[in-house]
Amino acid sequence: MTVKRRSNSQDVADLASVSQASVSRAFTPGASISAKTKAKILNAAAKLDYQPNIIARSLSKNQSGLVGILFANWDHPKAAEILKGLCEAITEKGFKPVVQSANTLESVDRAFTDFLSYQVDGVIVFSTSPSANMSALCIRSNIPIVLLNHTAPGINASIISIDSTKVGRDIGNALLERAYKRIAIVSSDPNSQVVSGISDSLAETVNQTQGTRIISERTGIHGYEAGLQTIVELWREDVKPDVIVCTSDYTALGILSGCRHTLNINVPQDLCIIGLGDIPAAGWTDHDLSTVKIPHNELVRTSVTTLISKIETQSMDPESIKLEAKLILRGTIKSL
Amino acid sequence: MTVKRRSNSQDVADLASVSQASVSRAFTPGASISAKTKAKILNAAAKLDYQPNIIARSLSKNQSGLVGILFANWDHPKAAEILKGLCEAITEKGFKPVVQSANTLESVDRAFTDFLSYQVDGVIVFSTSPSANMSALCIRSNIPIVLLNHTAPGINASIISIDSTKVGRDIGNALLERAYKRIAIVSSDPNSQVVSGISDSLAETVNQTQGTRIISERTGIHGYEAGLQTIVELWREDVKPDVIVCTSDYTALGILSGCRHTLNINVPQDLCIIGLGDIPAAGWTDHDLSTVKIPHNELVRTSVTTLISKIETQSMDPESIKLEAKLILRGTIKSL
DNA sequence: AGTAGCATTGCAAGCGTATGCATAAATCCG
DNA sequence: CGGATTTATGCATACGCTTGCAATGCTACT
Repeated sequence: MTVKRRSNSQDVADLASVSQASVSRAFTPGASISAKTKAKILNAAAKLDYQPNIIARSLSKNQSGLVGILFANWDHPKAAEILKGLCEAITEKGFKPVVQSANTLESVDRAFTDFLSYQVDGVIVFSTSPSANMSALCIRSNIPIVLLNHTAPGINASIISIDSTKVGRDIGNALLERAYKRIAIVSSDPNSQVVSGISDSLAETVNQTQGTRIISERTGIHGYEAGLQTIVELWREDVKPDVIVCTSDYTALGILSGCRHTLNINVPQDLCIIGLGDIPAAGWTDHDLSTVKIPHNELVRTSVTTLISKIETQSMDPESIKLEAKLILRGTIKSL
Repeated sequence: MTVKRRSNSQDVADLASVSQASVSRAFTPGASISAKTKAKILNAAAKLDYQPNIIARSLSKNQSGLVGILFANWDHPKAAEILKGLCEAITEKGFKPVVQSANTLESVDRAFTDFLSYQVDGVIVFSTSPSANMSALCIRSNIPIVLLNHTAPGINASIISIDSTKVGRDIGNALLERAYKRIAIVSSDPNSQVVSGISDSLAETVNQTQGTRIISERTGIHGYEAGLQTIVELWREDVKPDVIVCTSDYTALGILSGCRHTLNINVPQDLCIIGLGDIPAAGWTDHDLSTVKIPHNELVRTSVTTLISKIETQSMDPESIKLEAKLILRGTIKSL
């Protein structure tokens, strides 16, 4: 059988005995067309299974309606939720998300050139950043970029993230109130600006009080197993921490498990554990982990809103928006 | 400042003093062009930040290079991993994934019409199915569809899923060997063909042995909390199960937690618990849950490979591919 | 009725690329 | 070296849609 050609606006025009231009207008909201012809056209279109060809529309309108999502951190506990939120918010605004996975630096750059080829109208980047010359290329091409949960100095892009300074301060104050003294920080990505924001402001907060200090910082620790191992190692040290601030809930749960089942450490009396993210398992009664709730939904919606408004206003000025993340105190910290 | 127009092939042609057609050929692998002019053109293109406009290419080649991903089950424990796999495999094949989220039946249909508008070359559907007339429309439009992890009778699409019959048989045999008698089945989606495949073949297997049977089936149970509640309810019944087969690991973990912390049920002596999915937490020593490992990676790769080959061969015949899922016996079932 | 004003329609020229066909250039072979 | 092939290039058109402009039809008002 010969391949059936998709019907186009001319076919519909012929069937409805109008011009092709009118068909186009029938499918353009707000275009100048009488109700009668519009009905006639829609009718004919239905008969032919006609759908406007958005590719062709993009070509003549010079905007594709595509938004690139560059997604790096698939291991993020809320990766699916975040991506879902992004896709839905983008769709809701009348755009379509094109998703690209990127791990290495060079794959990030390739992703960007691909996005350019596909004429995306904007790009949302989750947990990585484009190289400076890629971002410059986008700016030159008038494609706005929004970085989600990741700051990148020197990149001309809008940034949506949590207020890590406040998180650090809140944690610091909670620890001071409870007279914890020796803080260890366990983090995964050493370059994350969010993490360093927290630890800097935590340090600043506790340093105002005699006797309380950060005694060690470990980076590159990632996941449950690594957490388990880390607590074992930390407990071999001469000076043991009485607080572990951990920038991932999974890792924190590994640490907690090590405390309870392997090392018999009394949490929260002898050791306070604070995670980051508030994954569901953190709230389970088995674990009852103190953590920081990150407003992912708001982060996601804000980044999409910001991007779309930049697309629509053709504005290229980078904005920086910080949203509040709330400290949740559960069983792994002493009660007051 | 006036908006800078993206440079096009004509600009490059002018700069390189060749025809626009040659520029096009320079960017078409295997096209008839001499090495010298090609170099000249690539050089000029670099100067102008030129990237071929794929939208325009799509228009003239009548294929977009876009693959639609219709993603319904974002709560799936491996949602992120699956989506990542899909996106990467699709990208690797030289296509781009357009992701659409869909919950309701009508949003599935809308997603499909959107895909048609965007001229996608094929569609992968995760955990839901298009309505029959949507699928018919795709067939008429020559757009192949692959359903991942979801069968749909009456839909003219290829289906990639696990061999649920074998899973049911394996579970049944494992239970018979250990002389468990009273099986309860707890599942989430009552319409899932995978689930019913498992439970049917499980029933068939155990029914061959006197005294072993399925004593109850509960559907619509979803997640940790629901699991906790379900075990409490089941334990109020007169006839209590000594096996719970649960089609989600999260739910199974909720049940397990209820057994250990609330009801003091002796697992696996008095109750065997089997989950589905083998999420990381299932393997944690805290839980040590018996479960079924689903070969997500293979499922994903197979579905992409299948789809792309259908796109490239313009073939519309539906295929059905079943992959093996392995039963993993851990601490929640008696050892032999 | 005549005409100004507005709503509707059609015409035709793009948007950026691919490609069949014709022509020009290069290569090969005797 | 000349003609026969092969290879490279250019020309022109098509892909399906939008949109400025001009032409037409309609309404209302004097």
